[in-house]
Amino acid sequence: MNKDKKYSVEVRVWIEETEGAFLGIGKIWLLENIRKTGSITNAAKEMKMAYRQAWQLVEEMNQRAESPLVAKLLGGKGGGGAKLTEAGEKAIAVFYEVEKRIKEFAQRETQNLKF
Amino acid sequence: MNKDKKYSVEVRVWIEETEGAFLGIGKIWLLENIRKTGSITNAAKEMKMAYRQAWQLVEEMNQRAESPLVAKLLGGKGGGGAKLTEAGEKAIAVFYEVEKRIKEFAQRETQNLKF
DNA sequence: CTTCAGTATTCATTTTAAAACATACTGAAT
DNA sequence: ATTCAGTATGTTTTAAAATGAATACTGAAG
Repeated sequence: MNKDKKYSVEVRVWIEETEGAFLGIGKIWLLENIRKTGSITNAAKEMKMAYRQAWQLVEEMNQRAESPLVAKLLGGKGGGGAKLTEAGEKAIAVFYEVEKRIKEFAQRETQNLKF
Repeated sequence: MNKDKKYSVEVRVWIEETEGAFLGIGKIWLLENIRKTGSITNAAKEMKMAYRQAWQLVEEMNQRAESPLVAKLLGGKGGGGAKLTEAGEKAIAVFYEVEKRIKEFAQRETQNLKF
């Protein structure tokens, strides 16, 4: 009698700060790519994202975190670069932990949805 | 020593179906406004949304639910209208229940975030 | 058999966000 | 003092999405 379609709950998690959205999965991916490549430029390329956009995201994160998540090196050998700070590393870990807990709960609590 | 900014976790919940996103808070608001006004036209006005957009959302919901969430009356007294089906009423209730449980969990599990 | 308000559908326009482009700045190394 | 690759920033293009305008369709009621 039922069409028996499958429905599932999806959840998007992000961190909010007084001025609005502060840290979601997109910025986390950017942080991870900065860690991997050592620069905003290469992280952006990796993600097929415009450098300008990536740079702005980093700027925003750094200003709104209590302490910067990304340390930028200006000029010098190789033109400079960027690396994660201790706070940046921690942010990635905390975000994934929070996200994991919430998503697991969401799956566990919502079986057999019907619409 | 800390700047003591306040951070909170935000969660967005939606229902996914085989072909992608099926039902989120936006469509739920639309359903509620259809219930309130008795037509897609007036629901759209209420939400300052284009009729075209509202109509498409209803169409999508109806096709992808196992049974339609909105019953449309074509022509006749007053030109017709739209009202929620039993399934539509149920969808609103189920969605809010699921959303509430997940959001409460998210708040409960994430105190004292630092970035 | 005309009226009427809402549904159904197409097409042109506007708005918006993202990407692309361009250009200057930085500082270690040579 | 020139090179070099990445950071920093403004301006222009492009593309996507939402809106608005226009038109036909529907059927109960008078």
